[in-house]
This record gives sequence, structure tokens and C-alpha cells, in this order.
Amino acid sequence: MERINFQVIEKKWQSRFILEKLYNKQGKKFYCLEMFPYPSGKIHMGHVRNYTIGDVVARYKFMKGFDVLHPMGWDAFGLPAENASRQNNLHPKDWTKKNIETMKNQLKLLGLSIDWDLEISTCEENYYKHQQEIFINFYNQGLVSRKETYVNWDPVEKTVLANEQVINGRGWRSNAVVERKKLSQWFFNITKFSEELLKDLENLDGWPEKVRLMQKNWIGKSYGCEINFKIENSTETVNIFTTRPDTIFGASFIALSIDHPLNRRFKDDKEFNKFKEECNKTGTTEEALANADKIGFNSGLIAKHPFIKNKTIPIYFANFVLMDYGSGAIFGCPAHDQRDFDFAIKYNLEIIQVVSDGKSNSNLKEAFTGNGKLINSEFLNNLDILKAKERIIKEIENKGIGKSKTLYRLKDWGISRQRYWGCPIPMIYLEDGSVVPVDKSELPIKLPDDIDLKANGNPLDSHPSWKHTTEKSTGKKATRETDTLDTFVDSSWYFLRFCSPKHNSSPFDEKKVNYWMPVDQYIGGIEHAILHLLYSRFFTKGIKKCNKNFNLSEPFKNLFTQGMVCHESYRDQDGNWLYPDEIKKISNASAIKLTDNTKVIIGPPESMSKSKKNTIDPETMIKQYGADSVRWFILSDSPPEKDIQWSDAGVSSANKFLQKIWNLNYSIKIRDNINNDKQQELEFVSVINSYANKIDSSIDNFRFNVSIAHFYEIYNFFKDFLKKKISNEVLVENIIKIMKLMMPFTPHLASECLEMFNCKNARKWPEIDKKNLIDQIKVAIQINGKTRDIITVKKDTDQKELNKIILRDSKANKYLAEAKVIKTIFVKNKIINYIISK
RNA sequence: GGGCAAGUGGCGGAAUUGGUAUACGCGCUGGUCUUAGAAACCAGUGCCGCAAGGCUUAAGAGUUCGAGUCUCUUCUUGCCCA
Repeated sequence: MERINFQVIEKKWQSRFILEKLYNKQGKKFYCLEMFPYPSGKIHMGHVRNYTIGDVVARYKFMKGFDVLHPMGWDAFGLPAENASRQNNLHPKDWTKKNIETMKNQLKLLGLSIDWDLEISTCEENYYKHQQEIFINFYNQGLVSRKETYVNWDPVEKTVLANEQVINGRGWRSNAVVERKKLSQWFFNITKFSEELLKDLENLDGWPEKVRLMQKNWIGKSYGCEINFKIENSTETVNIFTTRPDTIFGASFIALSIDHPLNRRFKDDKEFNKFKEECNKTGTTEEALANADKIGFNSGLIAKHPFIKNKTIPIYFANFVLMDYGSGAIFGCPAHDQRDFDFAIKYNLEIIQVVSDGKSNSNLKEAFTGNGKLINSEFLNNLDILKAKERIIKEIENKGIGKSKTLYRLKDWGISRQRYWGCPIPMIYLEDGSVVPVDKSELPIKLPDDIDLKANGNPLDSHPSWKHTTEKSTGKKATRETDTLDTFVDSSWYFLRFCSPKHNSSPFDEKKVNYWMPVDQYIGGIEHAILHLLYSRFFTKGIKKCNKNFNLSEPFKNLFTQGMVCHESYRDQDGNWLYPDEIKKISNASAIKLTDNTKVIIGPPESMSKSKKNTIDPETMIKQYGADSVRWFILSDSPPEKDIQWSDAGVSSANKFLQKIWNLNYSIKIRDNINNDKQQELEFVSVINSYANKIDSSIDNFRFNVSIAHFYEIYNFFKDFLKKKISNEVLVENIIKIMKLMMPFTPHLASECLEMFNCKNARKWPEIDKKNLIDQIKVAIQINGKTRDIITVKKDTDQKELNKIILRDSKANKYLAEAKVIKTIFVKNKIINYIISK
């Protein structure tokens, strides 16, 4: 068998792929973008999958005649660089640069069709200075604000911790008990676009339904109303928000957040402060609150029911009410809300059912949240929930005690980070206490290189001189904002920068952006379904508000979310994780440790992670099997949106198959010509053509595993025909067609084969005849709905003719011989079904 | 607790609008070649049965000439929200 050296041909073609671009001035534009990587050190299999999928799309579209933009860059700011630099005394800048260098070389090994001239890195001044300009523009448009908010404060390191750095309530490095501290922070007012972000989801029909739904839930629009409750013996009122005003007649208590302004009455109350402490222990996430026991503190205050004369309602402080949702106060209707129900049981409060669950006289064991008719509700009785809502809101508004209100769960985006390795926020504080943006001419506000990362706190803050400056227009003394921007900001507009990465006078060249945007196909992990995509959508809308020449409201036309790459994990007898190359598999379910032959515990396939050591290094695999084999395997084994299980047997068999494909090409090249048979040739061409059709449409539909299955079928089919009476011309013509179809998947091998046949237009998609070239078709013969035979007949054979053929030739005949046919169902070119009686 | 998605051989998974279930690959079994192994090639491989034939898409029901596909109930798993 003729073998090919993948290492040699891949090297050869990669040096050409770097020079080849996918631009095609005549074609319609197509912007293909994969989520850019964080330069963590080395690429992992997740990257391989992501960028291989993107490469298939980019190459396919180019070959079909599109003008394709296919860039790559680096999400280069972030905390790991600071951590790494503390560990090995390497400046974050140098650490990042080194990683980018390594990963770029690794990506090149995959043979991607990236235009590396467009490469950007978010940590470079030439990138972040434009980001600072966008920030100032947003500030001027009222899209930036400053608010007090709670943060996780590590009192030992004197720094703010991200949620994932808090482990069991303690700092991950210092182990100090984390405090809840109020800090003044910068925010993007993403909530100003709540309605737009929600409404525009409807137009994103190129997105997975799942992602749209997740965003919708995240934005969390709810209709309801505010109601003012009067407090007895006081001029004060409590303003509550509810989405269920229809249950007002079932109200039996009011619950306030511990941070509700009424708490000032209890600031010296020992019991209250004890309660408050208790609440703070449970944490602030919605999940923690939901799972925590519902506890309350009876304030002793009494509210008057707005619709029932002389009825009073006790006011509690409760741990399950959040100050930053609505007004920090609710009324509780235990019969129809589970939390309220739990609370009422605990504090022995009234449970009044006001929506009928259809059962008479029922004693509720849990809250009834379904639909039904209103009861015990005076003028609302007999209305259904929706009607009752409308009616009661009208009454509330007429009475002047409240108004209808739409509320969003979405919160403003806190962007301040007390870190060094991020984009400096271009704001300064004057001595009179005012805060203003720096003058745009002073951009970029550069990060200083000489910092001490070993010191506690924010390195920019402790730097001896960096923060001291003056206001440009007045010369007044000022200090800089020492917080840097959340790295999600960096990735919220990089797709715009790619259109003109070297443009210097503004964040992007409007002409270029108007040509390339929106991204026609965006590809990345489902883990970014909410934040990154929502922030990018916000940025696009924000920039549109700032720039009249930018008329785009959504950045990503089509979105594809790929699944993860999984692998089983291994542990030795002491429970230590082992890398796959530290063990030897004996069978599917057992393995031993290489060093001492002890038994290894095999864990289920999970997403590859360093901590479980269940990772496979892409570079090692590429060296062993070649890039085309790795690409082929990662596309072949599962549908791209689902998780895939890495398997050595799988990549090895991919490699064997590609060897066979090479061997097939070579056999054709050296084949002696033979006398041809026209009928056989026609059949051959026709089958190849129908496969080509299937491959074309499966690529279009992101069903690459199906495309690959078809290539296997083609191979099995093709090699049989080598021995048949097909002329060399026809064989060569068709193998060229197949190699072109393979180009997006295995560009090195396909290029090599096409070169061998001196193919001139190797980068052009082959013409595919849409219609079936031969007119033979398979028809199923059913008796009483059961398939008894399948016969091949001329296309469009009518029922009469088919009937004759069946009686003559088919083995289904015997069922018909002695039976009476009651009814016949005939579907042309598909089935014929005889209903018989015995 | 709510919402969404899914359940097909030993495994990954195919199957236009309801119309040939199990394509293709992995694994496994037997064979050829080889000193042996690997590779390559050939044959087989859903289940029961010697066979004819029967059964089979998580379980059960329904609609239909015909259901993996549509409807309902139940179970299980995954994801998101709580």
C-alpha cells in the first residue's frame, strides 16, 4: 500500500495556507468568526473543535464563491496572568506574549484558513486605547454610571475577590473570612436597553432557540404593579412590587428586605441586628436564598389592607426578599406562592385561598400556582387570573395607591475590577470630589510596566506615581481611577475591530465595518450563551447610539454553539488523578498504573480539565497522527452541537482512513486505462453525484458527522469501481470532485491529491447536479403495513405498472396470491401498501 | 420547585414533509497473509430461532393503511432558571 507522510505534506501546505486568503471580491461577503481564545499557555481540544468547525465553514463558503473574513486574536487581559506572574516572577505582559506565541504556532499546525494579518490582542495599547474611547463615548451618552455595591472583600490581601475565588466563605489564597463590603464601582447601564435586548431576540432566528430562551429568562421581564400600603399610626407607607396583584385579597403579611429603608427604626435593636447577621450569613445569590430556610423578624408594624376595611397585615423583615429587585418589599399570599406558604406555616400566618384549584373545600398542603377562577376576592370573584390582574390594577390606579409597572431581572453590568492586568478606566477624580473622563487626546491611558504584584491590594493603586495626574483643560490636580475594566468588556467589541485592526484614528473604519458586519457565522461554546453574547449585543446597541454612521443593532446573525470535548478520568488507589499517558488500559473497564502496575479507578467521561488530568494534548496528537486526522476525528464522531468523547481508537482509525483515501488517489493515478462501459459509467457518476449532493447539504446544515459518514460510503463505493469498466478520465474527474468536497475537512490531504492530478481550480467548489442522473428508484412493498420486499423500478412507475411487476417478480407476491386485496395505498417512488383480508 | 431538550445495537450515532429503522464508524468474531505481532484485505455482527418466521427505537396507551417521527400518561437523563 502506498503510504503518505502527513507530517511532510502538512508542513508544505501550511506554509502556503498562511499566504492564501479567502477574499473574493466578486462574491457576497461572509464574516466567519470563532470566539477568540484566552492565551492560557497551550491550546486544548476544545479549541481544536471550535476552530476546526469554523475552518470548515470558512473554507466551504470561500469555495462556494463568498468573500470570506476569517480572523483570529487573543482575549489577552485577565487574572491568570497576574497569578502566574506571582508564581514564576514573569511580568504578565511577558507571560501573555509567550503564551500567544506558543498558541499561535499550535493553531498554525491545524492548517486553519486564518488571515493572520488581522491578528489582534486586547492587551495591546493599540486595542485598549480605542476601548477607552468607547468608554468615554458611552459615558457621554449616559451609558456609564457610578454606584455603590457590595463586593467580596479579602481583609488580608486587601483586595476584591471574584465569586469563584471565594471558597466556603474564605479567600482562596489568604484563607481569611471574606467580608461583604460596600464599594463605589463603575457600571454600564445595560438595563437602559432591557426592552430592546429582549425584543430583538425575536429577530435572531439564526440563533439556537435554547440560547434565545436563556437570554430571555436572564432579562426576565415581568409585568405587575406597585402598591402603597399605609402603616397604622404612622404617616409612612410601604411601597411593594408584585407580579400577582390579583392575589391581593389573599395577602396575609408584608415582607421587607433587611436593607429596606424602614430598617432605620431598628438600628439599635439587638434582636434585629442579630437577625440581620443571620441573614448575611446565607449569602446573596438567588439560589442560596431560595434554598435557605425562610426566616423572618416581626417588626411589630401593622399595615392596612387597601381593599378590605379594618383588615390589618403584619410587617416582617425576611431573608428571601432582595433589596435590588423591585422595591425590596412584597406582600405575601401564602396560598399561591411557595415561599410565602413556607413562611406562613413557620410564623403561623393566615392562608387564604383566592384562586380556585377546582377542588371544593381543599386544605392546601402546598401553594397553588396554577390557573383558575378567583374566589374570596369581592369584585374579582369568578375572573380568571389574567382578567383579575387587569381589573385590580385599574382599581389600584383609580384609588391612587399604586400603578402598573414592568420590571426586569436584568441588572446593570458592574465593570470595575481591582486588578492590574486589564484596561485602565479613563476617569479622573478632582480634588473637589468631581469625577470626569480624561481628555481623549491623552489616550491611551497606559498600564505602567513597573509594578509590584507581590504587594497587597490593587497594584495600580499602590504604584508610587501612576495615579497622580492633572486635568488637561484646567491643569487641576487629579488622581486616576485605579480600577481596570472587566475583561468581558474587551470581548464585547473585538468582532468590530477585526474589520480594520490597524485603523488608528478610531475604534474601527466605518466603511469596513459596514461592509463586513454583522458576523454571518459566530461559533463558540454554550458557556457564553448569556454574558458574553448579551454584553456584545449591548455594546453594538451602545455604539449605534454614539455613532450615526454605524447602523447595526445586532452583531451576530447566525450563532452556533458547539459541545465540549470529554474524556474519562483516572485515579490511582490513593485517589490521585492520573494523566491518560500514565496508565495502560487492559480492557474497556480496567486499567493499570504504568509505574507500579497497580489498579486504576476509571471515572466516567467528563469535560476535559486540568484538575482531573483527563486532558489530551492536541499537539501530541497532531505529531502522532497529523492535523487532518485530528480534524477528521473531531468532526466525525458526534454532531458538533453535542459533547464528543475523545478516543484514541477514533483518531487512529481516522488516520487509517485518510491513508486509504491517499492510496485510492494514488491507485487512480497509476491505473492502466481500460475499455469503458457507458452504462456502468453512468451509474458510477450518478451515485457519486448523489453523495456530493448529500455532503453539500450536510455541511450547510452543520451536520459534519453525516458528511463524513458519506465520505466513508463514497470510499467503499469507489474502490469497487476501480475494477469495473470505468475509464480513467471519468475516475479522475470524480476523484477530483470528491477531493474538493473534502477540502474543508482535510485541507492538507485534499490539496496534495489535487496537486497530483494537476487540478487548476482546487479552491473552487465542484458543480453538483441537483437531479438524479439515472432513473432507477427503490420502492418498498408492504402487506398490511409491513415491508415484505424492496424492488428497483423505473422512476415515476405508476400503480398499474408496479402492480404487474410485483405479481411477476416480487417475493411479496406469495402474500397476495391467495388473499383478497381490500385497499391499496400507493405513494409514487416510495411505497405501495396492500391491505388484505384472509 | 419551574422551564427546555433528549432517550435508537456492546459503544458513538444515521434515518426530507409520518413511507425501506439500525446508514457510517468504533468494538467484537472468523478467515487470508505473516516465524509471530502490527498493518492490510475478505466475511460476519440488533434480539429470539436449526429454519421458515417472529420481535425490536425508555415503558404503556392513542391517531393512522403505515409511527423512531404526531398526541397523552409514566419513568430516566441532561441543561438552564429558582
